[in-house]
Amino acid sequence: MLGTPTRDRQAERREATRAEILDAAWAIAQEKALTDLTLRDVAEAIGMQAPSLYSYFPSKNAIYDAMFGQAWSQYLAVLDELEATLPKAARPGMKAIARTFFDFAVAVPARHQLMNERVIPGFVPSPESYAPAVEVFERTRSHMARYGVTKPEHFDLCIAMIGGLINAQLANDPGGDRWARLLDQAVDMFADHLGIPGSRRRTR
Amino acid sequence: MLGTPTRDRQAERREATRAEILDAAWAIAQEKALTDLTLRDVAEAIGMQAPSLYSYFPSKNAIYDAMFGQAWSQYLAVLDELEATLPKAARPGMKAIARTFFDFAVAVPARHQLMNERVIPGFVPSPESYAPAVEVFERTRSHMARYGVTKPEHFDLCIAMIGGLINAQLANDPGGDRWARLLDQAVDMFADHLGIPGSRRRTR
DNA sequence: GTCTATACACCGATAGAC
DNA sequence: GTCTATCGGTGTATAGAC
Repeated sequence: MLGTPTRDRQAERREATRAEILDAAWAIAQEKALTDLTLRDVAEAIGMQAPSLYSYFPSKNAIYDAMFGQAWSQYLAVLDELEATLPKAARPGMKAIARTFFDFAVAVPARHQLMNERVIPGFVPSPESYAPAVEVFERTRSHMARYGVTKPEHFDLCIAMIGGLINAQLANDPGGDRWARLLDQAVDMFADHLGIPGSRRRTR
Repeated sequence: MLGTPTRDRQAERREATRAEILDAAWAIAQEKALTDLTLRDVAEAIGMQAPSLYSYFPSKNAIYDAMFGQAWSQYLAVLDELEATLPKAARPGMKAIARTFFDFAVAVPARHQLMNERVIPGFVPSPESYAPAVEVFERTRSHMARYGVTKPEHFDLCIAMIGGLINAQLANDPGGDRWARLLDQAVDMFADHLGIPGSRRRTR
């Protein structure tokens, strides 16, 4: 009887190549643009022919899908770090969450496009790749609830507002800080609206 | 000496065909998607071969460019109508402006993508097509200034917030009103933040 | 000037040899 | 698993009919 190997070397090799493909795709997406990614470019970057990629991903959108999952998992890791030092007070906490998400988005525009915008024609994320996005959403929502944002429509308003600031920053002042500077003010405006304590204006 | 014709029938014919092309392009963009527009589809819709379009537009992006100009000119006309009945009071006026822009954007998603998002890879609007967008921006800014939004950063915050609501509505609840319902509240929140009178909350 | 016919370079994707 | 060859589709260029 043949022994069962404790490590599947073939699967490891395969996974390593998949990672190599995704790394190359990220590099090209950042230096050109997310939508300008071509399979031929990705293949050339890792010394392959384009059709060979189909041994690892069933389509180009499957590569985008894996990148989508990676991106939200990356942010999940950032969120882990943040939670270790998250302020207990409402306003500092809300500002930290908003700033962290804003900075993550603006740091890599191509990644933000993939995560939050619908720029790739036929692309719809798979349930597996969408899972980390759902977890980010749920954890962020529960933090905000702890800070006093309990109504769903207030949470909706908050994420729409922060998303709007990110889009404005990337679209109208890429590389600058014209909307980044407004982030704390926006959070205070929102907290004032909900009657969340901590504003200088209210305590005077 | 030959008489100079008062009408240039050839130029009129040419302009009519250009309009026909753009109308077909809008129809296809709305029923499929803005990025799924192909020259062959547009040409077929008006009984032409694809290369024939190049007699009227130098490139596909030039068609997008003309559509971009049309879209902002359309909104300029909507703004004209609105200004005829624009409330003098700050909060009703701000809400009317926000609601008008919101509804215009949500009514035709493909148009909103072209006007306000960067979904077409190489497309950058020409100065001529951008002109009506600038006029919309300036007129809106001056109305808001009259209502008490005098600082540039406050105007920036306001348009980012409304843009965020539009994007959230189109991305997460197309055809619904989950974010549309929050628009008046968002404007009040913003007006409260600036100390603009008119809120029930403040007068109590 | 207007339109057709043809062709080119590029894309994602597939078939099949090795 | 990786290659070559190729397919159908895209935007676009050009030659030439009318």
